[in-house]
Amino acid sequence: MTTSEENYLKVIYHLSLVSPKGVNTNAIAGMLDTKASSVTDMLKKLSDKELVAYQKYQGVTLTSKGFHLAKMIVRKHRLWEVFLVDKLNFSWDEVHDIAEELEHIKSDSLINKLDKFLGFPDFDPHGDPIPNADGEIKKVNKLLLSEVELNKQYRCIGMKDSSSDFLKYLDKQKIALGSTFLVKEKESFDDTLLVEINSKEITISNKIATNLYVH
Amino acid sequence: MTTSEENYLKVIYHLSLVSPKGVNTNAIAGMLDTKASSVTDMLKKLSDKELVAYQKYQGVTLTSKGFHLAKMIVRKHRLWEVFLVDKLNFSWDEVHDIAEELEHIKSDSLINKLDKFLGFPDFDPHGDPIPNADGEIKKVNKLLLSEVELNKQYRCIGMKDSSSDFLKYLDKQKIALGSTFLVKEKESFDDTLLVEINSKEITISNKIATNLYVH
DNA sequence: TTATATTTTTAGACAAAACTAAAAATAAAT
DNA sequence: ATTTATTTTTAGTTTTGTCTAAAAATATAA
Repeated sequence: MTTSEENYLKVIYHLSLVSPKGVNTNAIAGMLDTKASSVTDMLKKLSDKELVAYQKYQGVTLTSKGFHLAKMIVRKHRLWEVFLVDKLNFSWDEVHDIAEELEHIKSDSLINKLDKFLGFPDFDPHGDPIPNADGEIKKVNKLLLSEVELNKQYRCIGMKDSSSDFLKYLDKQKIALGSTFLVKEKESFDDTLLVEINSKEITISNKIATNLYVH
Repeated sequence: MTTSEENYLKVIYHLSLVSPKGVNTNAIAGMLDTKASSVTDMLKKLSDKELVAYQKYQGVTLTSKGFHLAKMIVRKHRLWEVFLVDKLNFSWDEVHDIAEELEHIKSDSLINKLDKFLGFPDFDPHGDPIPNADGEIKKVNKLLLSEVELNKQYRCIGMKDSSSDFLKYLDKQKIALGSTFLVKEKESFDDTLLVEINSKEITISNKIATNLYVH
C-alpha cells in the first residue's frame, strides 16, 4: 500500500460514514484537494486490489478488506495524536498535520507497542474513538451541546469541526476535553446558551454549541 | 526535500566520513541498492539544489547546506531509535528499519519536543552520537576492544557492524551498551581475548573484538 | 604505452500519481 | 420530454525516480 492509496482509503472511510450508499468521486477529490480525474484513476487501482467496490458513475463503497485497512490507518492517526498531546505536550490544534504523516509508518508491532505505551486509550485528543487492533470501536452516544436538556450535567467529549481556529477559541474560553457543562438557560431568540463551566458562567453561541459533542 | 533526496544525502554523509575526498557513484548505488545511473541523475538534482558539490566522474562532497541537512536526518533517525528502545521496549536489533521511515517525518518542533521528552540523549542505542539541534556532535575517543591494554577497565559504547545477527549474538552473551570489560589475557596465536564481564569470565574471538567499541 | 577492465554518464523507456481538456453519462430544470 | 447543467470518465501529458543498454571517461595491467 502506498501513502497515496492509504489517503484515498481513509477519505473514503470518513465519507462513507456520512453517505454509506456510495461515496462520490467529487467528494473524494474535494477532501484530497485533487482533481476528479485523478480520483477515477485511483478508484480503478483500489478496485483491482479489491479494497473498494467501484462501478462507473455510481460512486464507491469499501470492501470488508478495505474497511479494515481504513480503520487501521485511522487507528494509527489517532494513537499518534494521543502521543503528541500526552507525551510531547503539543496542543490539540497542532497535531493533525504531523499525525497525517506518522499514520503512514508501516509496522504493526510499532503501533501496538505505542498503544500499550499510551495505556490503550479509547479516544484521541479531539474525542474521536480509536479502533483497537481488531478494528473494534468503542461507541459513546454523544449529543451536540445545542441539543441538551437544561440544568443537567454534561461532559465535553469531542468536537464536530476540529479546525485550528475553533480549537484556539476553545482554549481561550478554557474549554477542553473533559470540561463539564451545566446549561442554565437557553435564549429562545438566537439559541445562545448560558452555561456554567469551571464554576464560572459564560454564554455560548449556537454556532459553538452545534460544534461541541457532550455526554 | 523528498524522501529519496533525504536518503541520498544521508548515505553521502555516512560515506564521506570514510572518504572525505569525494564519494563514488557506485558506493552510493551499493548503499541504496539502486543503479549507478539512478545515482548520477540524483546527484545532478542535488547539485542544482546546492546540497552537494558534484563534478562528472569526480565523485561528490556535501556542501555546508547539505552537510547540515544530512546531520538533521541522522539526528532524527537516532532520536527515534532511542524512543523505540527506551520507551516502546523494542530491542536494539529491531529498530533500524522503523527509524528509517520515521526519520523522514517533517517537523522541527516534533523532533525537538521528542529530544526533550527523551532527556536530550547524546548517543543512540548502538552507541552512535546524536547531533543536537545545531548539528553539533559529542565526540568520544573510542577504541576497538581488539586494541585495548590488558587489565584495564573499559565500557562498551558502540559497535562497528550493527547487523541483526551480531546484535543477537551480543544479547546471548549478555553484552550490552554500558557493559564493562576487564581484558585479562590475549591469546597471541589467534588474538582471542579472555575478558571479565558481569563478574564472569568469557572468551571473545578477534572477529567480535574488532566490532565492539569501548572507552 | 597501448590494451583491457572498471566506473560513470548519457539516452531512451517505464510506472505511479498527478494534471488538462474533451467526451460521455447522469441529474436538474424548463 | 427536451434542454441545460453537473458529474464522471477517457485520452493524452507531465514529473519523479527508477531502469536498461550503450557510450564515454577513468583506472589498471600487460
